Amino acid sequence: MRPTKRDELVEKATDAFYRHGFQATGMDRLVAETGVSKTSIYKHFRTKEDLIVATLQLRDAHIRGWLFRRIEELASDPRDQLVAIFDALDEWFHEPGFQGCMFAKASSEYQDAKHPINREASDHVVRLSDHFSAIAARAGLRDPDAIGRQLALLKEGAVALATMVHDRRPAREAKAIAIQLLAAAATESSG
Amino acid sequence: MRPTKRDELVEKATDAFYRHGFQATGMDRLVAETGVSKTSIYKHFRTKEDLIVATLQLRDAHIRGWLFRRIEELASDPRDQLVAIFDALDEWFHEPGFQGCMFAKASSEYQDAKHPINREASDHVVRLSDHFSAIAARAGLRDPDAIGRQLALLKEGAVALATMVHDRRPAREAKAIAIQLLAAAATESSG
DNA sequence: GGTAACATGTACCGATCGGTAAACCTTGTA
DNA sequence: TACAAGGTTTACCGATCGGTACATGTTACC
Repeated sequence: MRPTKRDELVEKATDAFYRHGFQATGMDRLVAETGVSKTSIYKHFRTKEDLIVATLQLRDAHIRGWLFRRIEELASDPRDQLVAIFDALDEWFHEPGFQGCMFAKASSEYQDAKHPINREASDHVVRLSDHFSAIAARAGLRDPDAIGRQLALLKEGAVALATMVHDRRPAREAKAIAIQLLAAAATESSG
Repeated sequence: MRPTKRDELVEKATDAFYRHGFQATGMDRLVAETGVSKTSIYKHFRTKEDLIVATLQLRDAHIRGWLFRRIEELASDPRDQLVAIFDALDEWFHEPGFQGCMFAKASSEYQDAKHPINREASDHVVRLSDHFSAIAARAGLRDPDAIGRQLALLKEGAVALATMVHDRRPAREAKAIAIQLLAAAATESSG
């Protein structure tokens, strides 16, 4: 009934993969870092790739849960919540272990569009984008679908730049762009 | 005097790394795809990582050369050239072998900021951003440094999204955002 | 106390990893 | 014709890769 070992494994594996990368983390290292024996790991997951998929699903739930909760804490008005995405992003960038977007890395390491790991990354971005679109619709903005995708683009760009250049500024710069974007979308909808 | 084997090796290796990834491309595969014997490869490069750095330097020169030439072909006015970045991006996305930004992938696979491969990725983005800033300054826009970084953010976001979701739309969406951004920067500078 | 479920450590598998040794072949040039 | 430069093939190195076999605890429940 209670989760224990398997969930503990996936949690710690998520950490290890995020810190060191997927291919760079061998099964022996995974055993060392999770404290779970290789035999047990392969009792829960048929292959390393299956385990990676599980870690991405966990990460997806965690990140989306955190982000969506956080922007609701930071603002009550839907339009302000869309701006708050980038305040939350800034907070994330300043967390000690920040190393970029795990899904972008997963997509980089497993490039084949048909690969389950690549799909997981794709799904994550779509879910983010859709959620932004839903908030944009609630805010009464024009073309909320496009707004959602553009905000996802800004988010992904900020993360990519911050990761590559090892600099936190992109969060604030993306926020500035987002404010202009939302202002324009509001003008069009009311004009 | 003439380039021959070594340059041919780096060119073909760039292709192989771009298509399959860095860690996923072993030296044996590299021998098969470049047609250069392993002995020769190691006569030119001490390690695989040295070879990767060389491929990134070649790719950096190629991509920047192509992009900067293309936006000058597409527009003469500096401000229009900044918009044309995203038309060029759209063209790139539609090329048959498009697989995303090689530097983002490199940064993903070699996360350590001190690693030469990671530095190469970082340098590439900075060079792009600086060039955009220079054009923005020529266009008489306010705070050209920030504009350059924001355009780089849009570019990186568009590429990341297009790669992850396997969809070319982000180029046009980034272009729409860029137009708004430049309009605002022009207004501020003339107002 | 028996037993089934689940965990463990150890030892191992063939394949592949990045990298090297050595002997041979093909050039251009003095 | 000699020779050095730069290329090649073949074979190999120890280490690590993802994954398995097997025998040994530990725990909960009837």
